[in-house]
Amino acid sequence: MARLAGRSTGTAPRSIDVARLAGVSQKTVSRVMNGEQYVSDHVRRRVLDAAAELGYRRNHAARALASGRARSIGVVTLGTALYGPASLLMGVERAVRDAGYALHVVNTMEGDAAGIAGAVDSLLDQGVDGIVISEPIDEEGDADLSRRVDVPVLVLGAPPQFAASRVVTAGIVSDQLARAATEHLLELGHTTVHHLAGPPRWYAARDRLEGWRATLAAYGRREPPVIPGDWSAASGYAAGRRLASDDSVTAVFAANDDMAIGLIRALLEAGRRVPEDVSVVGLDDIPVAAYVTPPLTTVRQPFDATAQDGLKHLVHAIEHPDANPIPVNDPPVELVVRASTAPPPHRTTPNHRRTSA
Amino acid sequence: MARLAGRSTGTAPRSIDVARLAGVSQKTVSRVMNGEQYVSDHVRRRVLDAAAELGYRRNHAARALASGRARSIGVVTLGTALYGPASLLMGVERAVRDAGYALHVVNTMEGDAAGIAGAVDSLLDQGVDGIVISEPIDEEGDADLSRRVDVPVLVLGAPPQFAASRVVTAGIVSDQLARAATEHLLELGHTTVHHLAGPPRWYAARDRLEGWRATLAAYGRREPPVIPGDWSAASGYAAGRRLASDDSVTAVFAANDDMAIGLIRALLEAGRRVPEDVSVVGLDDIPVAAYVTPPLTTVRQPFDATAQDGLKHLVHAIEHPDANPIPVNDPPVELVVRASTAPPPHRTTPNHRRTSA
DNA sequence: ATGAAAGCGCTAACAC
DNA sequence: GTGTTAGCGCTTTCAT
Repeated sequence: MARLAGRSTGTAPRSIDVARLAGVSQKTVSRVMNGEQYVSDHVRRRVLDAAAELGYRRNHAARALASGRARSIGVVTLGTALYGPASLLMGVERAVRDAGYALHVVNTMEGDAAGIAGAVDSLLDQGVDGIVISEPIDEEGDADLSRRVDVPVLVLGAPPQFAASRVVTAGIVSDQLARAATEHLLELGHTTVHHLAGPPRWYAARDRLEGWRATLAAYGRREPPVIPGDWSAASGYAAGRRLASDDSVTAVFAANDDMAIGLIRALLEAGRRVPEDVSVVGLDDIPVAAYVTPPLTTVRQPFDATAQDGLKHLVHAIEHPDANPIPVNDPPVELVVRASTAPPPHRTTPNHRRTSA
Repeated sequence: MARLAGRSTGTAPRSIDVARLAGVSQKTVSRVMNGEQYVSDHVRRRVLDAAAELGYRRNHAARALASGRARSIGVVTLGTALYGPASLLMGVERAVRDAGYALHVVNTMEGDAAGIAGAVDSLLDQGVDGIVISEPIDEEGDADLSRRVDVPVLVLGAPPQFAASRVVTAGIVSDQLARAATEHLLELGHTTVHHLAGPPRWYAARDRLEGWRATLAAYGRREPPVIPGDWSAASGYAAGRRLASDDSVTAVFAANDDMAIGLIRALLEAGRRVPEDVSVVGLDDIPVAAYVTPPLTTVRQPFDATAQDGLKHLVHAIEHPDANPIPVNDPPVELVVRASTAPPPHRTTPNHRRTSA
């Protein structure tokens, strides 16, 4: 409504005002503002000076309308401050800006009726040129996503089968993450590894579960029952209380650090030592992971690299609608070994520190 | 570029296409899409059906251009996944959407040359109707912010003196947060409270420092030297190592939970018990706070309420440019008492558990 | 309660 | 290199 005055009136300067002041045509101003060639340095300077003097700022809406491109990308995130999603969002923002686009953000709350489809819809209403879906969860309506979306979509954190028509890429490394964690525990000498999983509706949780399962299979180990969790430390704690009485549990891979911390707390309260009796590895490397007791062994995810790489592909798909998608390469995963993991207790005479459950 | 076909062509349906199909004028379609009155239910239905059949979706750019309002709000955040800023962002997103606006996000990295001013500028280029600055830090160029910004600005986390011309509100409660923490410790019987502060460039850090200082003064207690930190658990740990040898330290208020956890870790490693020897209170109530050892006493900030309330004011300022700002009321602060705080050790015979530093 | 005409401020062709 | 002419798809008046 109220805009900065070109001079003293209540209305914003337009390119034609700049043109008049610089003594050129409006189109020339447009050329200069867009950094096009075929403008003499001399004219360019005059235009820039005039623009600065007037406090000119080009009108985004008019640009978008005339060009048919909004130069913006929308991202759908979960409405949580969870470390993983939040970190990914920050990475996406940076990558989007580096690519010269603006970023629109829409949250989906878990249990939101509209869900991801609704979020995508509102982004489409805003006229974004591309969409990033970060850490998606299962929703009704996923299937018809591809039918309704006419812009490229980047899905971060979903397995390839989510991909549809213009859904171009999915750059995530969750199965590697789980493998790194599980292998670490196995190499330490544990006969098997329990898994404290995330909510099954999350692709990230399922990926981790599958990675754990595959690793166990590759080592020829028996697969213990999956322990359900919901990412929260509270769910890790609840799991820990149940597990504490089971002496056969010597190693647990928790699908994120919060659950790992809750788990450890319950174990400790029950008199089980970590890592002497039970080893625990988390996933994320949240800021406090190195400072809890005991410092947490965990797997770090390259959020920035994932976001950047994925966005490169999305922008490519936006700007070259007919080109084939370029392959995505998984960024490296990093195992951070700290003090919550160790070899299993008395390997030769298992199971008699206390009467087994 | 490529848009969903109205039918089978490569171009999106426009309101006039809907109008033709419904047998009404284009203006009537506009009325229906905007939920205006003075449209008979009968016509409304026909238009809605036609729009649905065509897959019509109104063009945001054209709307913004014609109306002069983009119906979007921009938010400037720090490029971190820190719990506080991330939570605030989520709250802002929800509030923005509830108000019927779209959300543009721009990060400022700490040490970013352009800084907040640059971020605000890019938001202005995008034509936002209002701006939210979340958890600002000191920057060069703050002063001229008001001179350059022609839309209302909501500053979350800054003291009133940041306010300038169209900077309408600042809804934050940091000094209350600090008071709640400090008072709790004092009421427990500690003669004074040390403060592990955040980086002084952050308004939030300074607010907490001032709140702590004021509370100490109100109780007539001596103010120990401020312990510098940078929000990170690592800085808390470093502080803890230095403090561990000083028996006069019996209570510490850390400006956030991460630092509190690092601090506790260092204290524990040095053989100081928490809370028996030293009480620690954090701030934020991060998800793992209840599950670290010992469970952390902390102060919870009402991010959602703060964001909602602030946004209400911002939207008001956007939609009623000439109205006076309505006063902001601070949302309630919540002290969460857990196991990291207790009365000081042997109150009657102070300072001889170990030789003082 | 509905319609016609006139832009919003820019980019896109195409001239010169 | 630079200018001219048309729109982009809506919202606004203002009629009716």
